Amino acid sequence: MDENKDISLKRRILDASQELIVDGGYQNLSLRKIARKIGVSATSIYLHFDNKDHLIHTLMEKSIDKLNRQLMERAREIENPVSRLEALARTYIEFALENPREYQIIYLVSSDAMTRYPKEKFREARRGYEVLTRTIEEGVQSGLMEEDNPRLASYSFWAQLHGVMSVVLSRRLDNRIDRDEFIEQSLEQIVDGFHIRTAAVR
Amino acid sequence: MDENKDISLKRRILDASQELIVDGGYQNLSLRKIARKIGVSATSIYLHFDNKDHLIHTLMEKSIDKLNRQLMERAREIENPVSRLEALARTYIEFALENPREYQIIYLVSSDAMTRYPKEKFREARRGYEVLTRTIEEGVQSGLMEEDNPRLASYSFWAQLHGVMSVVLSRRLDNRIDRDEFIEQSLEQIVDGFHIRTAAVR
DNA sequence: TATGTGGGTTAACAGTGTTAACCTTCGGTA
DNA sequence: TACCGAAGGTTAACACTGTTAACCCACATA
Repeated sequence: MDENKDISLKRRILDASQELIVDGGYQNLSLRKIARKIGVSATSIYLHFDNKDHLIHTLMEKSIDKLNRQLMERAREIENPVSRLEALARTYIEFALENPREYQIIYLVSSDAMTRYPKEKFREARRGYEVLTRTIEEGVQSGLMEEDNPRLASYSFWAQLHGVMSVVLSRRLDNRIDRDEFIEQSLEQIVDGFHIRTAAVR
Repeated sequence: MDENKDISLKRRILDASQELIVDGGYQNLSLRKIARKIGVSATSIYLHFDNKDHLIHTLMEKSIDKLNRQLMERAREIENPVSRLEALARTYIEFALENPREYQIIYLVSSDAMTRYPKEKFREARRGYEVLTRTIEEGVQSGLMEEDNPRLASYSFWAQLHGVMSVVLSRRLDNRIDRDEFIEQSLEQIVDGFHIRTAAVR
């Protein structure tokens, strides 16, 4: 009883928001639409979230968690740091392609909205970076890579990857260019930018 | 006479919008604010633009033009394709740092808004890419670079660069990382991803 | 003199985020 | 048993948004 109603409104709000975004995009999200979808008044959302920003941030967090989980899972499967690096990149790419709207939430939300994103929450978000950083560190230790600032390198790696996927998802690509080829070539280029010692790994 | 008034409302609308965006961001732009700023009714904007999207697109175009002009100018100054490639990247970076809000307009506008951006307008926007593509083509011809699809390579190059700058501008960077160092390292990495033959150019 | 047209206006509509005030149902204590 | 307070919700309202319809006025042309 308590259960059925306490699929706590909060959860229902989040689920409804997620759905609205998945098939309508960030633009299409309004408090009243969310409320209507779950049969409740718009103002009740304020019982669980300070404001719309707060709701969005929670949504971001959820999507980031999802991505991070996939990354961590994949990372665990692969021993060799070099191949793990590439596998992580591919996981990232797949996530973006399979959940474009969620990816958009994580990244393409306008930077003005981002400024308001509370700093402490970034810590959680960073766990994905840490998987990558650790991979690079291992790569350096085992003499397979050559980077003197793994953390910086991993941020740079993500950023480049993000640029590629953001161009793909926002359909800015020249139509004479094949999407998959573009992704593949970019990935190769990004990986090549890394200072990997043994050429014959893969 | 005709002149003074025909600092055509259209121009005045664009200028006002630009200003509002420069010191307030995309979020802060509303038709009524624009109208108020130039002492005219909100609806008169519709005499010169189909709708807000159209206005935004025109703004995008202007900023893209500005960036492209800077790129083309810089390109003309440098002979060696390899150093020209790097110079173009630096010009791009400088533009983003010096005009963050304009850069945002060009790139960070939500991809939903982008979908509505008319395809034909992309042609103009591509001129920047073409400068880069030509540079790479020359690099290949003169045997300094090794790329079998210069156009694809140039899109990839831009995308990676964009990722880096978008991370910087949206303040997603870990605060243990120095911004300039990040940019520098990323640039180096991106350039290294290119198949440049002579190591001792620079 | 009439006419229509370019450049502008006001009023209104439907939708937005957000706040204030109110209501209802329930558990715990006097 | 009576009362109180709080949790969880509601309705009404405010100020704002993009957009449309209807109107208005000055001017050039037939």
